[in-house]
Amino acid sequence: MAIMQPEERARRLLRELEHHGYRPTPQREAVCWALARHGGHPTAAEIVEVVKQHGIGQATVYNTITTLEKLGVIQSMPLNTDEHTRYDLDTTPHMNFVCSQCGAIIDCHAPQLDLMLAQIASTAGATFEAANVVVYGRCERCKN
Amino acid sequence: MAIMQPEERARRLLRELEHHGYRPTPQREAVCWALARHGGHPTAAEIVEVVKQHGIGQATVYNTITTLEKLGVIQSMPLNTDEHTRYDLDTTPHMNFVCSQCGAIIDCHAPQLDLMLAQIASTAGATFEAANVVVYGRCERCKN
DNA sequence: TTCAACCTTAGAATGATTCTAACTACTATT
DNA sequence: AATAGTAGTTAGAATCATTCTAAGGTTGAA
Repeated sequence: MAIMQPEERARRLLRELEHHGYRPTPQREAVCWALARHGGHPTAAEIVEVVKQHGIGQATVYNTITTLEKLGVIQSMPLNTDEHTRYDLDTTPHMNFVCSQCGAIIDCHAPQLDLMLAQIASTAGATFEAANVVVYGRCERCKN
Repeated sequence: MAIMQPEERARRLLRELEHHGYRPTPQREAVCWALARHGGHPTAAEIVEVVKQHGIGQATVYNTITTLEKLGVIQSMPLNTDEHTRYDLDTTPHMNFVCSQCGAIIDCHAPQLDLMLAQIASTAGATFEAANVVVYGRCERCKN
């Protein structure tokens, strides 16, 4: 999961769709590819922009992204600093660091984090399903 | 900070405004009161609804909320599950638990959490300013 | 009083997302 | 291969939270 090439990511997304009974249409394939190739934390609008060149409409992009999110293979990531919803292809436990100056988003992996969150949830009698951890601060470059 | 009465909360919000050179107008006072009396995690629309009865416009509500957020005395809290941005009057380190079934939002205090997030950020060479931790799961009631 | 800065407001504008309704492409069955 | 039914796609319209605009009101200092 740590270092995954775009092709591998794209295949994984498509496979997950097929596995749940969704047909691997050319449009869906293109959306998965655009998501995987983005590299960072894409917005729906960015994906629309990319696949529009292949004659794919925005409704299809939103449909596909929503489906992928329901399957839990991507995760929506609403931020204070952005008017668009961003998506995270990495659904393993991690923290998203957002630089409050330059806007860069950095994934910080920390396996112990989910354990801790699950523990806090359990003290409230609740179960843990998913987490969205966003930390704001200055990145290494902007610190100075 | 733990148990704060609405009057105390409202006064604190107003005091913060005055302290930063904003005039404590009746409109701003009403918005602060509505925020404090809400008890939970209000949306801008909910506050507009309340203060509308006193002839206060939505622009004023949005202005005041935005100002309070800039001052760091309330915190915006974008969620996956809600079309509105919610606000948290509690800016001390804590986690927001959201029940994926009934939508309830529960504040879970965990002082050690921020420390951990700050540590993770520092391993990436970044500084820690603020955090937004949201955990999704089933609350005590909906677990069964 | 006068002035300038601050505040508030209704209503318009913006813009991301969702909806609609028509069309197309598959799949299974005969 | 024809048919029928379901799933998928699409352009464009609709929605709706939030922001903007422009005009008018309030305050306090000089």
